[in-house]
Amino acid sequence: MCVNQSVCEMEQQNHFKQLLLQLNQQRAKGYLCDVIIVVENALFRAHKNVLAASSVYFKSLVPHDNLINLDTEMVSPSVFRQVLDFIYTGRLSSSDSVSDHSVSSLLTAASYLQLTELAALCRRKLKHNGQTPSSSNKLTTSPTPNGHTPGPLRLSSTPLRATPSHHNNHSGSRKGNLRNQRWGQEGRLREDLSEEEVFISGSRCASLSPSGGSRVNGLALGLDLSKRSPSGSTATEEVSPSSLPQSSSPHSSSVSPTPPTTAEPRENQRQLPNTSTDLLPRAPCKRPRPHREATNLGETGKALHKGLVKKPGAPGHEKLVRGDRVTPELEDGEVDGEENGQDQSEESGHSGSEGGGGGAGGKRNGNTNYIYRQPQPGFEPGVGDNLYVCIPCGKGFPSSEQLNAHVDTHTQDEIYIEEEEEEEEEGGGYLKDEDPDIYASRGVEPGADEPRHRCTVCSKTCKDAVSLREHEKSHWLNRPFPCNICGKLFTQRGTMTRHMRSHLGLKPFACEECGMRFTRQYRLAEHMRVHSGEKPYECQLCGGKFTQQRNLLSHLKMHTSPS
DNA sequence: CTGGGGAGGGGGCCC
DNA sequence: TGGGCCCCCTCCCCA
Repeated sequence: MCVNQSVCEMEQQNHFKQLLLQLNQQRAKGYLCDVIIVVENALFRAHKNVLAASSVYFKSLVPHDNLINLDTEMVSPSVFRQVLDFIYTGRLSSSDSVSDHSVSSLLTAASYLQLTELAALCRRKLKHNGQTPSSSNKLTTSPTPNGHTPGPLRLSSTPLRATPSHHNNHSGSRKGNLRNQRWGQEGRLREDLSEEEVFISGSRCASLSPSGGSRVNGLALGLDLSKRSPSGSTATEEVSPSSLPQSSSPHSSSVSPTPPTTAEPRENQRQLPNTSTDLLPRAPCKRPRPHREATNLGETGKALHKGLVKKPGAPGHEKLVRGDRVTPELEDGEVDGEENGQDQSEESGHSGSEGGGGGAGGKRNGNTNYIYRQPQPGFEPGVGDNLYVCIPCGKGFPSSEQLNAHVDTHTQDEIYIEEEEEEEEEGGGYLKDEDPDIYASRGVEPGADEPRHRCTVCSKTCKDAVSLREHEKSHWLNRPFPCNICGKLFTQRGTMTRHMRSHLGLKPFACEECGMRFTRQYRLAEHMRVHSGEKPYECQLCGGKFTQQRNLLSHLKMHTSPS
């Protein structure tokens, strides 16, 4: 046994410290993170075990949920970041920077999350500062950490189903060297998905009390983005609809509310408190900044975007491509240093992400959030080729980088719908805006004495802005379904919904052979030919056989090309 | 280095 | 509303 008791204790303490340090590092990298906490527009990745060990609230939720939505009136992203830091380090960030107000916010959050230790710490801090915790920690009346006084708690509307971030262990049972390499990369990417915090859709404020089981699925989008894997390869779990928040309002004009469908057991079915447009005008909800990283919820996501890390500040064309990975925006200086130096640095020559797209690259301080605004009657979206629409103001841009450049011009404070509507009513709408991007996107030259009101889609020149808007509506009508996350417009709702799944990293269709997951069943069927060796597509010219028709077509082009 | 093949992923469109 | 298919882009591997 131990001769020197003090040494033994010391070693133990180091062990704990090292363990926590490792966990925190893993959290920073997203490694083995198995739960995502949604706070307003930010996502935080974490480990269920750690959360459960720290919070009674989380303990009650994490066994059932891979996605947990927190009441934005109780905790803001920045506060939750501190909370998470505390959970993983046992320390609060520099006390010098912790104002009474932020301590109060922390206390509110700690109480909400039933983090007794943190709450006690905050109380001591407040007491030390001469404040009475009770006066600053009235959950029902205290301002939200972002400074807004919350209105009455509102339950979100229709619960949603979503494919959970089921665990998708791709590391095993790989067949074939080539596939192994590929999946190996993918596995690495998944690890890299790290960054514990990503912005998601226009998640309006879903206000749920802990007792209400703030469950979220893939995100207050008013969409059922889930699919059921025909393979049923993941654990099936049923959530009682009675435990779910009740619908309170209709949702998006472009997205039909999804009724709570629970008759069918779904894999890790989760219910998401939907949000409602009726909250928009009052609630200080923000639209998430369109980011070039698609959110990847759970392990499913192969990376969708990567522009942020790759080219800070340098926009690139956004296109979701294989190999891209989620690089969530960090908030308030969220340190992702852990990922630096890892091999997670993606090839840099790659051009970016897709509509998810856009934001100014690089790490952000994450405050560039906006009220999410559902397209509504009178909503003036981007048109034609301007597929990237700024949701708050409705301006359309041909590329996500332009959109994000524009988004950056928005004030970082919340933009209230009313204010915006007032602006529009005051005339000119966005054309009156001084944002140069608007001129660029609208074909109006800001410096010109007599701006030309030219449609960016068909180049038609209109006599004035009003005419241009009317004209552009004709284009808009062709793409009435905007993505709530990136603003990209779609011709069909189904296409948009499918697109959303890519943002959320929802890949419900799993290959029973290798565990690879797909966003579409068709892809899975196509993929299965890899395992079966079936090559149904044969070149009539050379007899070459292909597993995919597209590759046959590509092959045929080779035959027919002049060279 | 280059071209071809394999394959993942996204959007459009039809049913 | 979702499935299926087509087309496209892209990446990766390999010869």
